[in-house]
Formats: sequence, C-alpha cells, structure tokens
Amino acid sequence: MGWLIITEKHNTARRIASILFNDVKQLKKYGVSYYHSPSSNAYVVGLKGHIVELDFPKEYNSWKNVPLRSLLRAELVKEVKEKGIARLLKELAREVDRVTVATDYDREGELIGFEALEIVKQVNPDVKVDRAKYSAITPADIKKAFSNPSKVDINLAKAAETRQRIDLIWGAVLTRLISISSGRMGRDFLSVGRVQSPTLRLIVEREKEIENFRPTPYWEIVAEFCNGECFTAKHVERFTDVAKAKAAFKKIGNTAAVRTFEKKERKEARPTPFNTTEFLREASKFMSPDRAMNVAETLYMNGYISYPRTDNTIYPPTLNLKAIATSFLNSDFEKEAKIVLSQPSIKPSRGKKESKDHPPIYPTAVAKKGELSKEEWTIYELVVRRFLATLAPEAIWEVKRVEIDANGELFRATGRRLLSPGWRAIYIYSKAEEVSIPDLTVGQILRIKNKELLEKETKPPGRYTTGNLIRIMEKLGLGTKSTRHEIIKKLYSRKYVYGNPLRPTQTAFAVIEALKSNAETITLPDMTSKLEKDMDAIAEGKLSDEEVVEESVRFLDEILSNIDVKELSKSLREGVKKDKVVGKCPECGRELVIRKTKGKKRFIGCSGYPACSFTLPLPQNGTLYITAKECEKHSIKKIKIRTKKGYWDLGCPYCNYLEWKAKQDKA
DNA sequence: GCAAGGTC
Repeated sequence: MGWLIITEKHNTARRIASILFNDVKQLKKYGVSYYHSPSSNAYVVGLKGHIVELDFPKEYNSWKNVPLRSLLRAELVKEVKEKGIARLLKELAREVDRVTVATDYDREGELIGFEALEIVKQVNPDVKVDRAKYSAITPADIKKAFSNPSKVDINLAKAAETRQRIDLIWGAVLTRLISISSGRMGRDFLSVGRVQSPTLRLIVEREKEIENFRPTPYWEIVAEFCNGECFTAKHVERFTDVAKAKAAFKKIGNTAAVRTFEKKERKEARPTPFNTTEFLREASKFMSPDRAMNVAETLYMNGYISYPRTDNTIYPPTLNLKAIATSFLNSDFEKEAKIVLSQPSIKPSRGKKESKDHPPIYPTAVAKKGELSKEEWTIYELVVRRFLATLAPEAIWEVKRVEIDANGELFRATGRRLLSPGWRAIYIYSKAEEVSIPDLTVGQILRIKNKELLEKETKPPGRYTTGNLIRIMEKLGLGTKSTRHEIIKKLYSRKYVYGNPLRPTQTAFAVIEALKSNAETITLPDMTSKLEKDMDAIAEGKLSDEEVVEESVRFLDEILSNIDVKELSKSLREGVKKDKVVGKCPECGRELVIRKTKGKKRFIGCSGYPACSFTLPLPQNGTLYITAKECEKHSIKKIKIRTKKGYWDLGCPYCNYLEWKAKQDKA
C-alpha cells in the first residue's frame, strides 16, 4: 500500500521528495503538480496554505436582512477554496494506508495539515496518520523528522481554528454594523477587524496629536568658530526663556577657548540580515509594502531569493555565506563581492530575532539586470546589497568632539569623517554625512566669526509611513510577517487612509470614535494578546475551544445590547459626509458634495437638492482624492484622480467645467 | 460585498 505526504506549499513538497526518495517523478493532475516515488509508492503533495476557508452559511449572506445577533452563534462552514488540490487528495487517499502531515511546524501549519486530513478521511477514514516536525529543510532535519514521526496535535489545530472563528465573528458583526449604520454599503463598505482596527487607531490618534499640537517657542545659539578653518558649534542649552537666551547671547565675545577636545575612531555596525519586517521597511523607500512583497514572491518563485516570509535575523550555520558571496564575483556586484571576500575571514552580522523555520532573506542565484523587470531588479539589488553588507567589514569613522568656552557660555560640536566605508560602500541606501572640524588642542583660542540667536518652535510628531507602521505593528504583536502589508493595503482600499506618510480620512476618525465608545476592545492590541494567551491555553489542553469562543461571543453580544444605534448612525454619517464635501454651492451657499446617480455615475451636486439643482460633472474613471487646497475663485477644493496610469490633477471642478464649456461653445 | 491567516 501507499504513503501520502502532505506539505504546506509546493516548493517544500519538491524538496522533501528529493531528500527522502531517489526516484522522484513529477506528476500533474487537476492543475496540481505533485511528486511520486515508484519504488516507495509514496506521493508528496504541496498545499497552498489553507485550502479551506471558514465562512457563514449562505443564508447569512444578506447584510440587510440578517439580524447581527444571529451571526454570533451561527454554525460556521468550511468551504474548499482549492478544488483541484482537494480532488487530488481524495483520489490519492484511496491508494494509501498512511498519511504523514508535513506542513510547517507552527500553529497555522497544524491547522492547515488538519484541514487536508479531514478531506483525506472523507474517503479513507481508517488511514494511519502521523506528523513530521522539522524546522529547516535540510537532509539531516528532514530525515530525522520522518524517522521519528509524532502525532497530529489536535489541540494546537483547534487553537488556530478558534482564532479563525473569533476573527470571523467579530469581523463580520462589526463590519456589518459599521457599514449599515454609516450607509457605506456595497463596494464602499467599511471594515473592522482585530488587526486592522488597532492599526487604524494608531494612525487616527497620531493625526489628532498633530491637530492638537501647540508649538512652543525656544531659542538656540549657534556660532562659527575659526582657527584657519571655520566650523559651527551649538550652545549646549536649549532656551525656553528669551531673556535668558538674549543674556547668554550678549555675553559671547569675539574669542573663545577650547575646553575639551577628543578625537576617536568609531566603528559603525553593519546592518543585520533581512527578515520580512526590515525588508519591507527598506523596500518601502521604493514602492508600497504590498507591491514589494509581491515582487519578492516572484523573485522567490523564480529562484532568485530565498523565502521572503521569515522572522529570522540570524543566518543558520548550514548556509555557505562565502560561497554565495563568491558567486557574485562575475556579476553586476563584482566590486561589492570583492569587498566582502578581501577579508581574512567572513563573519556575518546578527540580528536579535532568531527562528529556525526559515533563514533570513538572501539571494539564491545571480541575476543579470536585463533578465528582470525594473521593479524586480530594485528589490533583487536591495536583497543582494543587504546580504553582502551583512558580511562586509564595519565602517570606520573618525569622530571629533569639542567643547568651547565663550566667556562662560558652553558650546559643543561633533565632527565626523568616514575613514573606511566598509559595508557603506555596498549598502548605498543610507547616506553617510560628514561634518568637518579641524584638529584642536585644549586651551587654544578661537576667533568667533559669526554668532546667531535662532528662534525656533517645537514640532508635532510625524505621521507614520508604511515603513515604520509595519515595524510598530510587529512590536505590538499585530498581524504576522505574511499579513501586515495586506492589512495596510486594506486601510487604503477602504479609503480610511491616503498618501504616504498616511493621513486618515474623516471616515476613519468617525469609525474609530464609534468603535472606541461602543466596542473599544477591537481597537486595541490587547485583543490580540488575549487571543494569543487563550490559544496557548487551548493548545495545552487547559481551556476548551468552545469555552473560549463562547466567552468571546458573550462579550460581543453584550456590546450589541449596549449600542445606541441612532447615535452611532448619526456620528458615522457625519464623518462619511465630511469626506464628500468639496465646497460651497456658488448658487445657494449650501454644501457641494460628491454624489452618485441611480446608474452609479458620480457627479458633484448641491446638498440643498431639490431646492437647488446646481451640479458639476466628474470623470468616471479612477479614484477621487479631495485635496486640502481650495480654488481661490470658487472656494471649491481641488481634486486629484488616481488611475492605473498614475495621478492627474483635475484641479477645481468648477474651473474645469467652465473651460470645457468654453471650448464647446467655440466649436 | 464581512476577518486574518496561510500561499501563488
């Protein structure tokens, strides 16, 4: 009889097959590639992650007609998403008496395997089942895992399924509640979720901080000191009192004395190996994290880089770093490879996070510029340069620090000069800024060429960029390496945010306010941490999955009971409306808003309709952005439009219309 | 048309 091995993805299936058997043949059925060893009569099938999806039964599909409360304890169904794989599994299941689950060795992996097993058991309920647990796909690890198989951990799979159920129920109930109450239905629905809502809250609260920020003035004194060469130094104090600043400024004469001087060499550490978070942070200098992840996926599938979803920042000892660096000697990165290989020995930098499942992201093949698209090359080059930089020598700086006494007023300056660029010659994405200061001796008298009293003011905190948002999400435990970029994309596509750095829309403000006063749990990272704890307890057998789901559902039930639907609807509609207002009606002074005809065509209309019937046309293609800039002539906000080809300015829609009309009249 | 998590 036969043997069926199930892995989480196709690539792993191929590699495990080639490690375990030496007569592997690749077969294809129902559009699915898999592997067969005739001598062992074994099949290896790679899944595509989750091949089934949890959902409500069809009778719950109508958002309008299904009472929200009925979603709380609905019997959820599992729908097969990968029909071809399911068919193949069932067919092979008939031919085997043993199944080995060899999905990734983590919580989701356990569930993914369990889902496949349920399909197998539909046709072969008595099949023998075991589980191979490996944390690296090396011959040694794989052989060890398959010679000492263990059991499928049902509790662990149940823990993952509990997460699915809670996410779906909370997500569906609150998404429907917010969408229905705001009137944003259909394509424009507003979503709520355990990960996306806390992320959106961060963005909204930052924006509020910026709005409420009151700058306070402060004063700085800078002066130029000369000894042949001139340099700038800053008074050590940051003055909040003008009188004190002026007094200090007055005291400064025409000369000053060097109080301390120090010259040192300082090593600058190399960047650490790329995990997904750091990769996306750097890549977001060039494109959106979502795009970067898709490009990385393509590079991975075509064999140019290693698996792009990893938390690991420490290269495993099995990786031959020197050989990889050597492979770049005859490439576009020859110069960079030589810097690495010129060292007597190669020691890689190490990050703080270590996990054993995948290595950090590194190049697995040498590519030529011509064989990749522009975006692919950008990402590939980033990965190659980062990899080589982690193996390169440290950068060496000469750092000078000086303290200057100007009639009792203390000044400080720091000079920096790059003595040896080391990794900086390879990793060109951050600039090395040099500041020149001459060599000085203690007691030396300097001439003061120039002095300035500068009035400045404190600045509000900056808005989040996609890059630092991904890092903060990781720190707060929101999402995973595979989902964070998708969550951010979701915030854009729901029109909760726009631009990078991200700005929230008025709708986002209203949704977060509404959730905070009615269901604050869903806007806090704590919900994720609580869920993590509960999942651990389920995995350890200390809690039952039903108990955890019931507790969560009861809480949500209580939230639903306490909601003032009228008030919720009012505040949400106000927020949503603000995003549609473009200015004042030139005919009656009421608000002009973006509206839609019954045929879903958009236009600008007066909110006083039918009393006032002023309208302006809008282009039908692309996403509209109402900018903050107003037309001086008409007091109507200028509009930008984003299409697949990029952004274009419509400008003031009234001016635009009048120009168009003038042209028509001429013709 | 809902979430978040895998993977393509």
